[in-house]
Amino acid sequence: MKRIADSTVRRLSAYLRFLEDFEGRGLATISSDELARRGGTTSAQVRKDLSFFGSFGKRGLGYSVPELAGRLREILGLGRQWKVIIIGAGKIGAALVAYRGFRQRGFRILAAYDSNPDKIGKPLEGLPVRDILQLEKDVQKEPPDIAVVTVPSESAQTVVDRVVRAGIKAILNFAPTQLQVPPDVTVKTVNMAMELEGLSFALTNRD
Amino acid sequence: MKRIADSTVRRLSAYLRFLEDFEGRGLATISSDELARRGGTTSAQVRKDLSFFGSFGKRGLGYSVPELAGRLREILGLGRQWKVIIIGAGKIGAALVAYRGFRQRGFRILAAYDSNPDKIGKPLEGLPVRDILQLEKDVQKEPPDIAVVTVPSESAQTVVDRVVRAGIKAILNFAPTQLQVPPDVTVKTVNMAMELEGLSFALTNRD
DNA sequence: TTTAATTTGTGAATGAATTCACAAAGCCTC
DNA sequence: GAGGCTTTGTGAATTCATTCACAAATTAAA
Repeated sequence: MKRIADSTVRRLSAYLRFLEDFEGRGLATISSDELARRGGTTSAQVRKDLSFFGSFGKRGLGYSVPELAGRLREILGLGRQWKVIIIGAGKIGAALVAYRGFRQRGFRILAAYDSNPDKIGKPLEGLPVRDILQLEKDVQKEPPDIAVVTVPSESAQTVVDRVVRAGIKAILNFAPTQLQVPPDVTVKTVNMAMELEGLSFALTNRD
Repeated sequence: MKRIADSTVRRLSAYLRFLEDFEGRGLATISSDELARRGGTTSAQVRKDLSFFGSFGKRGLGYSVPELAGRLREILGLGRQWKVIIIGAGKIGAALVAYRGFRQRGFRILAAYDSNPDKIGKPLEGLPVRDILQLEKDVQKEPPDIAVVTVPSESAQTVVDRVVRAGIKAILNFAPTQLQVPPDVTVKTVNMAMELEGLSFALTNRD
């Protein structure tokens, strides 16, 4: 399959969100133009994005809301459940465990891990917190698909090396660090410092 | 000034992070090649990125670490202090308040706001939590530069309208929603659902 | 002082993503 | 069922971003 750009996948994700909204309101069809207006893009962009995967619309009419939503879920791999572990039982970890969006979209959090003896054993928002030393054994018993890394920058690379060695192929990283991983492992980084500096730049360099 | 791409600004932010690391280790100069290796990019990219703002290097030698760090701070607008408010005193808000990176980079959090009477008045990680109804008056007294929005999706647009009306020009949004704002307001969105779906897509569509 | 070795800064070339523009296809009304 | 109105799907054109490639500067060594 032709390589799909990251930006395209992000937009598909946004389209799905709007479609779910429309689904909830019982609307039957939607045009690329309407979808574009909601997503801050153009109708041509919407149609091009979808065209990489097939043609799902009806000319003159638009797209069936439930059908397109279903197709997007399929494309994005949301038809199944993904198993997630969280490494780092701090404040960010706690916020993530409490975040409803995870479960809603089929991401099931199995456990949190930490190296701090004060944290191990004390549930985080109801989720068991285990010793990071236990990781490999647990992974063998019930392999997670995704590891969310919420440890401080200094330990991020070490933790990631360990996660990769255990065979996990997808990482969501909250440490403001560039991580080194083998090419078959996918990393997405959420970098708050970078977003803030982006705002700082925008505020500083306005016309 | 020529428009600078978002991707460029994000890389500048990354370069600054590496430079600070080098600064801490007392290194005097660095080449574009070294900077590129750290940032997972190419030396030509590094030089092109910097060239939008001037020429800071010495041929044959590289860049002075402290000088380039200073220039980047200047470019990114980090020479000053930015005032930040947080709207939504939930788990994400709490994680942000506790996050050291904010203060380290000159972002001072003034207060948090919420509409829930159970939360108003009870400090969040030491930060005062005020009634959202008080927002306009507070903004007049001490105008914040940036509003961080951590309320649920349903209320995000309403809250943002209010923030915009109060005159704030930069928003960091944690709600998984596309926000409508006037063109002079900059929004950066951190969308965890989108990142997770990106990972789901990557796991689903591998060779 | 010359020569060899680095490394920047930047036009030119390439590659990637977005937008244009229009034929093809479906609906609706008369 | 003809004509008008919509809206898709998609090559072609365009715009934007990255990479190439090399002259110009600088250092270090001989």
